[in-house]
Amino acid sequence: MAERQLHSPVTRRSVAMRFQSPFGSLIKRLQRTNILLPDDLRAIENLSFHPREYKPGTEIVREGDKPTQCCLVVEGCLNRFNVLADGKRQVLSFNFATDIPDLQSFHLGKMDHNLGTVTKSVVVFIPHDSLTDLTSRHPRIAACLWRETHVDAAISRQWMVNLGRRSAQSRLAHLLCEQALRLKQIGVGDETGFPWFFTQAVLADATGLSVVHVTRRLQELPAIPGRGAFDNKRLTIPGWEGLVTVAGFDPTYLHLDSAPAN
Amino acid sequence: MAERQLHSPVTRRSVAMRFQSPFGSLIKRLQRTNILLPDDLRAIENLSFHPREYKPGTEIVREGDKPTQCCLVVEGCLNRFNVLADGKRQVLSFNFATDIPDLQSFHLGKMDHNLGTVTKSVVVFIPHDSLTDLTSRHPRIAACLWRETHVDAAISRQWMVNLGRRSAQSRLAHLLCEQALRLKQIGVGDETGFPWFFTQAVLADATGLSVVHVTRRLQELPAIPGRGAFDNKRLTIPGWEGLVTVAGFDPTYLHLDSAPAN
DNA sequence: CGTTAACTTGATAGCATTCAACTAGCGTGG
DNA sequence: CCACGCTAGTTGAATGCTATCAAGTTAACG
Repeated sequence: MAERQLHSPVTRRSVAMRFQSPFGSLIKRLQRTNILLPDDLRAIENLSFHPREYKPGTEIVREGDKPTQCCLVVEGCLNRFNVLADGKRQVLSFNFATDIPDLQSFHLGKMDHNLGTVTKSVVVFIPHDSLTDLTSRHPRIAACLWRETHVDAAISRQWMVNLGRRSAQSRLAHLLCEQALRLKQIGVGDETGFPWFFTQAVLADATGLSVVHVTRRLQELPAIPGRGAFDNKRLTIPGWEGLVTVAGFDPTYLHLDSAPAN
Repeated sequence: MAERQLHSPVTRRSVAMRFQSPFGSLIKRLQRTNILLPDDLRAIENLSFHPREYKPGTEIVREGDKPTQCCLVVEGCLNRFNVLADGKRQVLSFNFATDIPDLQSFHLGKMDHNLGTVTKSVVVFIPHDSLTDLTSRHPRIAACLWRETHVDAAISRQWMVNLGRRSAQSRLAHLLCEQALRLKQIGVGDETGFPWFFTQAVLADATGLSVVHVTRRLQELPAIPGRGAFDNKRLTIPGWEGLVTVAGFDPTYLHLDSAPAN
């Protein structure tokens, strides 16, 4: 794991310039499933923020930390993970643009897991104070973000099913299916393929398998990442339906289109 | 406890009599980590509800359902679970008194998993409409419940670690540690023991193991449930510290005492 | 006292890990 | 420019954990 980089108020002007308003795509995502009024949108746009770019394999927030801000992904791929005493690592989630992977730190003081980059990534930090302000004054936004927490939990539950009761091959297939649809949601992929962020080691830590086994079972899949490094590469899926079958994949749990119940 | 008359669509008078105010312990739990004002408490107490008792192994809400109410556990033990095409079952959570296991249905229309009883249980249903009313008028309560969603998600993440990267023995030990502290929180157990709700089959489905393997690894634990059926029985833990060591258990993720960050 | 559910125990098979060696791609520096 | 080293991936062989199959045993219940 690469050494930790320090948080610092916008030192890289170039990064700041590129993301004057990093909330546009977040708003678009929230509006897919929730109704927000102009007043709400303005409030989001006016959130204070502070951008930062990270190299691959960097830890952003660590287990035990007590963050005072949340992290919105703008570009790249992050992962949350835990490390056990014997060094074993379990990836808990992958997070892409428009995700707020450590939203929980807003309500739970102490981090119970780590947040780090998988690939080179750009994130934007939002102070908890701003979020307190935003959610208390705009109940609709609070409901939106609460809903996102539920979707995140739903994905976690499906990962439990994956880890506990699916074969190695199904686990991998299921993970690929999930990533395809989640990346489609933010417009950077679909059922025919998507940008490839993972090494096999990362894949192993997400599926609870060994690297060696990932290599072998991956080769039997309709979608084969091939070999070599995959930074900025793309995964092509020749047979989506086949992958879905192997995975036993049902996208309901992603709640991509469902309207809120209330 | 203050006595109060509640108007509610009560069908079973006997059950209703026993739980005139099922929200007392919920309030107590929420107040452990959040500040609620008298006005908030009154609003919770005035929630409309509708009690119901279930036999062991009953399904309360099914995958695919679109519930119009949420379910507060009053007594007993519930579990959420998924069933795969080949019949394999994965338990996603255990839920006890003061838990609202299907709170997600409030924000996500369609159920992506099942909710059922493990033991004989008493629950109370709260209409989504009432919750909408409650949370929109009482932001502090909304924040409270949102926080509970985060805790639930944190527990799910720890289960992922369990399923993905811990040995069979550690998984079982970890599960027992978690249950001990969660049941302590609601005052029905502690580090020396707690009421035993599980069969080994349930334990197997929660830890991603086979029943046979659960039997064997359980025997090696400092805390041994013994043998036979365990309904209404109690698990005694002779050596808590030993169990914690085997499990690699760190209770941080339960967020039992932490104050909200905001 | 028979029936059933839950648990236990033994034997066997298989999937996944581990260890180890090897290949390919890529960046760095002499 | 190319050797060197590093990262990522691949492949083979052996070990081992866990599942599965099968046959008891115990406890609860009517």
